[in-house]
Amino acid sequence: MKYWLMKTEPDAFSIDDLAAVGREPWSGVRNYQARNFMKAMSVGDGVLFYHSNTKVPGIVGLAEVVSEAYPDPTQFVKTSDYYDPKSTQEEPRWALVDVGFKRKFKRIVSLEELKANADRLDEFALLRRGSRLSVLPVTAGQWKTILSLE
DNA sequence: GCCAACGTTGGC
DNA sequence: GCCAACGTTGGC
Repeated sequence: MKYWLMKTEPDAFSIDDLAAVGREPWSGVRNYQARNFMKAMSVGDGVLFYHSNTKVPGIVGLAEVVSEAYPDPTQFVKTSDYYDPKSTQEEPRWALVDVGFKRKFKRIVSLEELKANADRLDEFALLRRGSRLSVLPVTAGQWKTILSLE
């Protein structure tokens, strides 16, 4: 079992939205590194659910990977914000996985708090300077440490 | 293949 | 709303 962190802007799609729908295709990722991480995911992998671009950014709950990677259908939709004219059905460029709700944290584990515990989270990709990746790997040790902060 | 221009991300 | 950091685009 592997672990990941996935970012979302709560104004667009929050942990409460995920709780409401139960499961969601993680469409719209248009970064090759993030896409490659999703392709490396397996059903059952753990996901730290992160709220970005909000008053208190941080990890707000747990989700899980509930599908293998498959082509992101929005890349073919001309009217979609995520349409990619260079992508074809035969050779899709973008992939996604379905993400399932696990649980919402009783309280947010804020970015500030994560930074304060950086020494226990060595080389955490989220804390790397200028990190903008929306999907990134988490080690078993980092996962454990973060759960202990909840 | 270089790199300037531009667009996006995301904390603050 | 600002802006640093970074990715992508496209002219050459």
